[in-house]
Amino acid sequence: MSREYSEQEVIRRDARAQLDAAGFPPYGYSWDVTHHAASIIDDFDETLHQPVEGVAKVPFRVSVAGRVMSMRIMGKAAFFNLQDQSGRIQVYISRDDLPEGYYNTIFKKLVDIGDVIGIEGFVFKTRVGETSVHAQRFEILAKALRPLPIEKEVDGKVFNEITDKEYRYRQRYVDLVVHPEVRKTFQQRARMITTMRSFLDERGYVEVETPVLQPLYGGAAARPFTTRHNALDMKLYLRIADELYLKRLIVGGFDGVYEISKDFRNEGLSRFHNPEFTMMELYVAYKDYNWMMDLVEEMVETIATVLHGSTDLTVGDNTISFARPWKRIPLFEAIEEKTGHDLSGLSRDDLATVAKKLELDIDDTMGSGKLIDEIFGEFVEPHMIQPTFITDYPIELSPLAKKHRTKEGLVERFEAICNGKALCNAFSELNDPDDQRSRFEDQVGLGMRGDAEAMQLDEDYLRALEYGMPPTAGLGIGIDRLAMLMTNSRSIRDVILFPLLRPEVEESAAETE
RNA sequence: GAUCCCGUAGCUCAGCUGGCAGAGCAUCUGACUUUUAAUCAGAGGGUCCCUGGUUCGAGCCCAGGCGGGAUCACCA
Repeated sequence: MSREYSEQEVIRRDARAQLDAAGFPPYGYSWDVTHHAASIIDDFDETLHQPVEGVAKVPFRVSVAGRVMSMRIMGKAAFFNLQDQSGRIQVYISRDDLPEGYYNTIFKKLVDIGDVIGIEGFVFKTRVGETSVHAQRFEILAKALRPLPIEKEVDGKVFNEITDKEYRYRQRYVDLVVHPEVRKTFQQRARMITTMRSFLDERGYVEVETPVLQPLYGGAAARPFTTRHNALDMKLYLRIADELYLKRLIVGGFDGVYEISKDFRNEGLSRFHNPEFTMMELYVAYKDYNWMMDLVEEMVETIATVLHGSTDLTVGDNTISFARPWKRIPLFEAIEEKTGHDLSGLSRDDLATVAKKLELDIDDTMGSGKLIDEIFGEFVEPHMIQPTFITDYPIELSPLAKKHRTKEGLVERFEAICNGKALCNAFSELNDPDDQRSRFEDQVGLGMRGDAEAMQLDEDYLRALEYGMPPTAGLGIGIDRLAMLMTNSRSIRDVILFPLLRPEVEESAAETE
């Protein structure tokens, strides 16, 4: 289906045709890049490289490639800015340094802002002192047929900046070209994951891959996506967590395994939720949740230091210190601190009374675990800015966690809360298969009563536990949430390159509806 | 899902009480060999999100719809 081109697109398509006609390829095959913008600026030494009357003591010859970001044509010479992955460098190009016709008929007429070009020349400093490349040869590597919304910055004021969030998320390629800080966010995200991976590898934990397509889903309270395998004529779920497969590997004799992968939960979208998100899960044999708290602290502190050279980060309006040790406080104590109510040992009805007193919206279907969770989520979690371990959760909320060794009705579980949001979830793993079976049965009961997020009973997982799983500490950490903290991003969509959006409506399709 | 806000040129936005559709950047033509928001002179560019209504007349008022954003609520 053909589309009507805008005026600027018509002009650019015509320019491409003229390049073809002139035997000047609009799409090159390769370009030998010797330097990047940032390194040229760093390495330029005026005493050696600056030409005097056209001759430098040591010529600084470079070959660069990138996108044309601005253009200042002044008759027989021109300046433009070239952007590559490292930054921007100014290029000077003049008629007399190029073969006959290249400047006037090719460069001046047929090269546009947005084109990807290769430049070969030598480095010099202009009268006003800007390090620049004096071009002696150029090729067009990719002609841009659409105009780029490139912004201009003057005295800190920005013109033409793309502010339409939808545009930025849908056409992330454009967002990345025009917003260098977006590229930086994703470079930092990559570095964060690399740091985490080496942190875990150094300790001897093995990175593994477990199924995304699962006949049964489990390991978290969430609604799954469903799909179908044709040849086996079999209903499959996209995983909501890696947990149950990873613990099977602990049974199998791995002492430490981890996986960094996408999980999928069929839930609403928000500033903190994307239906597919990245999770790191780690399981270490012979350890418990106290040990795991030490590891989380050390890992996150390491990441902050590697990324920012400091354990203290600015996140929104707050300065957050990831320096060890983090505060550790049992769930009930944290609630009592904020609300004045000690919930320990309260019956379901007493909890409901407290919740009503605190003016929470509750209903009769909520069990005691859910009520405690509501009170915590409303009065405690949003106010915890500095990283804090909340420990010892009610057993109803944690069907895969081991009973607390001393506290009745609780499990050995913790969450790290930071900037008002849970960052990770961890526990001493339940390894008694009979206890696990009865917890699964409770979940199935919840599911029959209409809880769409209840877990399924996984017989094969129970079979694995029956062979004996060593005591194990388990951890799940939301990579996107951590990336938001580490890059000071307000929305999860700012740390996911291509967040899920409603399908784009075609202009023509919209008309026929 | 609920509430609030938004939709005008390629981009950012203005458009009064309802009275000829505007600016900057970008684009095009011309001048200009160290500019940097280059400068100077000129030009073109619009389904004002869609549908309907009120009106002599709608970008503006009304109704419905579509799309987006922000806030709120649950799992990370």
